[in-house]
This record gives sequence, structure tokens and C-alpha cells, in this order.
Amino acid sequence: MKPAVTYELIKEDPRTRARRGRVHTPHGTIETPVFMPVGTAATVKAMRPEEVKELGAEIILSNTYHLYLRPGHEIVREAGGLHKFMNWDRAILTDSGGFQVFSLGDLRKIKEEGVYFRSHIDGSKHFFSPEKSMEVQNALGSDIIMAFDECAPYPADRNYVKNSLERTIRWLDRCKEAHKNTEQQALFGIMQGGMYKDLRYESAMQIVERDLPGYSIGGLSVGEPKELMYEVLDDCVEYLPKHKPRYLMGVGSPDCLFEGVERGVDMFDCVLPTRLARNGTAMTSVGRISIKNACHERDFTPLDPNCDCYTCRNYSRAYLRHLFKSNEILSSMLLTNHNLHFLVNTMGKIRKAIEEDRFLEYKKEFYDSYGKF
RNA sequence: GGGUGGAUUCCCGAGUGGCCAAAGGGGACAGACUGUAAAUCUGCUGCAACUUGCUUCGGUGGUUCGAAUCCACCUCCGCCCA
Repeated sequence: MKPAVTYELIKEDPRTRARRGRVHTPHGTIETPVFMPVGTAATVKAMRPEEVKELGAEIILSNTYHLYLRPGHEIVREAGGLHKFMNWDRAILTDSGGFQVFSLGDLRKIKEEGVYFRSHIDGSKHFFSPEKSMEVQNALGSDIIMAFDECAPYPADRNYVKNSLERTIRWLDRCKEAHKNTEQQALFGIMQGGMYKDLRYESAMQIVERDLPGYSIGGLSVGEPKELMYEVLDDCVEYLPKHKPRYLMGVGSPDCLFEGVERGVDMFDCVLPTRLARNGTAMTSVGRISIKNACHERDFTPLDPNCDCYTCRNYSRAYLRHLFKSNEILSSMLLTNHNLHFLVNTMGKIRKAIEEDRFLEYKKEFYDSYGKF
């Protein structure tokens, strides 16, 4: 039986581990490496799906925990699934709720059977388990579903990380067992192991043994220094099979994307571009720009001189600053549009560079222009 | 004309003898944000020195060891009665 999602390797960079590929899903093909915009609550905040499409996004992320709490996965199922519910006919990947185990702090308690949560919305009590996560994700009908894992914090002692990753493996087996819709939805495993190389190896061997359609690297970008993340990432990718997609979870600053691609990562997602946009920061070819800064008050030039997105074609920094300072909704819309365009477009250029054997040259060019990250 | 309430640091507004450079908002300015508890959060907002000094609470003058706070007069604003 053909899995719901397959990976096609097109080309490998001769000088680095960067690679050009395609991920085939029931809702279309994704050119990789790819950046996936995040739409936690069944919407990429401040964007209409048509706009996200126009940017060139081929897949977006959504979140199991959030949709389970509100509106409730049964409602999404009744609506005809997440694609129909949110009017997005391209691919969707749902996170399992695992990250919320990490981020909800003292609102949760981790046990072998699963995780006891308190809703961040109303404080009500909930229980999430591998089975529950699969049930919800099956109801949502996303193309790629993630295993229910625990993302260990940083720093964390070795013993904690070891216990955590071993439990995550047991949970992965339960996910595989509970996953009911393998023809339409592909289950990805998640590697953990913190910053410990041997634990990363152990985790990788365990998940690869489960022969899943894709593998992701979790537990990075949780507060550790970038150099350390790159070092750990070097090993992580090494342990993963060549003919399956590799997904680095939660990473999205431009430098991290380049470093990730260079080490052989195919997929990334991150809230950074959308959140920064809503908080008044733009990612541009010449670095980050805080549109709230007084120096843009009378700057009637575009946000990014080298950008052809809708926002940069039509609006000035002075206007965008005015919108932000006035708390206008359009501020979020235009800045989000630009930031997503910037990352999606940069990924497109990375793919092209790999095809033309000039990935490292393009990387240098980008870094020289971007300046300080 | 008579009566009455008020004037506070960029704005609104607390403060009614020392603990007041003065609460709290707002605004301004700056910063953070990486599988979204985030259109959120943090810092800062009299001047200068650098743990201290100076100037400030409508104006002027007074009382007091000490005043944004008490007294007198003046200026402006609100309300009520004629």
C-alpha cells in the first residue's frame, strides 16, 4: 500500500548536504526545501487563504491542541475536515499537541499514559494521549500528522531527556497503532534527545526503525545557542534516511533556514514571520526592520527595496508605521503578507540555487545583505 | 453682579503638611519574540551628575524646621443664582 505522503529526491548539492526534492501529498506536491507558514487556529493570522496561496505557500501548519479545544475536532469533522472548514485546498500538516506539553508550563502534568492539561482558555481539565492526538488529527484530516511527543526544555539534565525520549518512543508506537487513516494521512515521527548526541542517536534509531513516511527533528530552537543547535543538527540529519523528508520543527529565522538546508533539512515551520509581523517587525533583504521606530515616520520608501510583494509594491514605511501605531488591522495584514512572502520567496531562491549548484554562493550573498541576525 | 468648584510632570488623572520627582492610565521612545496561552510581553518617560544635587504641581507673596498640600491676593476655566 502506497503511503499518503512520499518523498522524491531530485538533486543533491555537491558541496553540502543541501538537497532539492518533492513531497507528494493528497493535496498537492510540495517543492522542498520548504518553509511552512503556521496557522494554529485554522487560519494563518491576518491572512486570507487566497493570499497565502498567492505567496506560493504549498503547505501550512495547524494545531491539534488548539482545534481540539476550540471549536472542537468533531465540529471540524462535521464541517467536512480542516481543508474544507478553512477553505485551504493545499496540504496541511498538524502538530500533535506535543509542543503545548512543552509550552503550557505549569498548566500540565506529564504521565506515562499521557498529559493532563488545563485549558489556557478557561482552565478546564483535559487529557491528551497518543490515542487522543491521533483521534483528533484523524478528525481534522490533515495530510501530515505528527506523533504525540514531549519536547524537552533547555537546559535539561541527561536523565530527564533520556526518560522523556524513551516515553516519546513508546508514545510513537501507540500513535502508529491508533492512527486509522494511513491512506490519506501520513504519520511523521519526532526525534528528541535534547542536546545530547548519543540520545539523539538513540532516538533516531528508534523512530527510523518504525519505518514512517517522514521524520522530524524536535527539541531544537528551545532557547539553546544557535551554534549548539547547528552542532546537534549536524548529527541529527546524519541519522535520518535519505529517501524520507526531514522536518526541523519550529525553526524560521532566515539564518536558521540556510543553516538547516545546508545540513540536509527539507521542511521548516515557524511562527516567527507572522508573529513578528503582528508585533511590528519586518524581515527584509537588508535585515530586520522595526516599523515602529521613529526613523520611519517620514520614510516614504518601501519596506524592502528588493521586494516585489503586494505590500512593498504599494505602501511606504511611513504608512505601515502609521497603521501599526494606530493599531489598525491592516498593519498586521500587510506586514504578515510581506514577512511570509519574504521567507517563502527566499526558500524558492534557495531551491533554485541548489538546482544550479550555487547554494553556498547564494547563502553568502544573502548573509552579506541581511547583516546581523 | 452674587455664590460655588477647579487649575498637578506630553495628555487624562490620583495626591490635602514630611515616607513626593509625585500613584494609575494613555501617549511617546526603545527592546524582546523561532513545532503561537503572543494584534503579546518588557523597559523607559523633569534635568544633570552616577547611589547625590538641582528645577517642578496656574502666578505672586506669606505661614512653617519642612508646602503640590495651609493663608492672602491675582489670572484663567466650569457650574448655579440674578
